[in-house]
Amino acid sequence: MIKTRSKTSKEKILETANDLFYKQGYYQTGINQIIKEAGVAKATFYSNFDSKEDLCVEYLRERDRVETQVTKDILNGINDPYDKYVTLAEGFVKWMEKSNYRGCGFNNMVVEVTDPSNPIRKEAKFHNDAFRSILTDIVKELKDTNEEYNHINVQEVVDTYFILVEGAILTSQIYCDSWPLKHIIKVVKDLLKK
Amino acid sequence: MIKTRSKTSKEKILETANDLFYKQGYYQTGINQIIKEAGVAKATFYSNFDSKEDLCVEYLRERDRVETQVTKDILNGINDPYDKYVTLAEGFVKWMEKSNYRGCGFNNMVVEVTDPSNPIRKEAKFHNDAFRSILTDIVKELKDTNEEYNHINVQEVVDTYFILVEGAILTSQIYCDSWPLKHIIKVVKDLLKK
DNA sequence: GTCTATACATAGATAGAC
DNA sequence: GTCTATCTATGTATAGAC
Repeated sequence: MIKTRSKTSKEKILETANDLFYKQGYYQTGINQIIKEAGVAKATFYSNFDSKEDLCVEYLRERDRVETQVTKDILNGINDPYDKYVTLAEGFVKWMEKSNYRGCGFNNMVVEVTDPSNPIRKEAKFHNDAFRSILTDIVKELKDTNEEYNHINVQEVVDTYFILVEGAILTSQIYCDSWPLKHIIKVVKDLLKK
Repeated sequence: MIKTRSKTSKEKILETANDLFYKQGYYQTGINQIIKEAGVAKATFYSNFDSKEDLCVEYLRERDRVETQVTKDILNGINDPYDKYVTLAEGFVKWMEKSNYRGCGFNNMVVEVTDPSNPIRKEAKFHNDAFRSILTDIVKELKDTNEEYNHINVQEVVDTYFILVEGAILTSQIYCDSWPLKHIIKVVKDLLKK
């Protein structure tokens, strides 16, 4: 058994923020609750982060790293591009059920933080761009490696697929039900038909 | 010229709430700001509303009445079901541009208010159900009055259309751009093809 | 580096005068 | 009904001891 070093204060704060910001939202989560649940003093928090906003940006960066990496790892384990294309859409069902339909942690920030120039909003854009990039690679590969899909317009399929995912996650959040996520699996498949 | 009575305190509060809750969000808007901008005293606020949450519920009900009525009025001025179907989708472009890409006032509340049993969340569901109902009527009419559309599955078209609209509004909010709203106009048209 | 104590603003809500 | 004044809790952030 490997002896792991104990967590630093910064790590504890980031883990707590990851939990609370996602579950409760940004404005509903105060520094006081974060330090209490992280088990650190307030001054320790401010020695590691400039402000609450700064913590949120770091939280989102870490969340993006994890989510993007997990997604890539899953896709790298699949050979067939069509399988990748479908598996990506299927993944959202379990994820949203598991998270109690709290939706996308990045898009939730977009809604809460109304100023588009806020650094938090830039992180949300960055994450969405990363997802679009992964999706674009899949659709390109699908088109390039299979005659059957040679007719598709990559940009159009990506845009529609992306909007469907965003809409299905949000709709599942509204109704606390996974039917929208299940529904779009069929719809994205149809996007590839002539 | 008709002599209109001056606005009541309640009306002034509701108008201010309508502006601020939508622009700034629920938790970022305090009672103090609302009463200041409405030009009423705090006690006057609490004589008209039980709480901030109560105000929000009334604000959403009024917003639903207006939005739903405006939508119905526009659609009632159109005869052809296909025109209704397309016009409904087209309407979101100007609306979101006009609102500086602040998205849907109801879905924003869903994101902010994390407790699904909160009365605010019920209003958001109600509004979305109203939109789905309008949409369902259009698609049914389209199918029933035109041989060309006899093949469509009403429920499937409605679900997909709905998710596309939700996704496009949210995506326009993320990127502060109307491309998603313009994009789905073509996509919803394609939903009707065999 | 980590702590306690505190500063200062603002939140939602109420009391009591007029 | 409408007002001012105030209550209590909580928000973010900082000072200064250890």
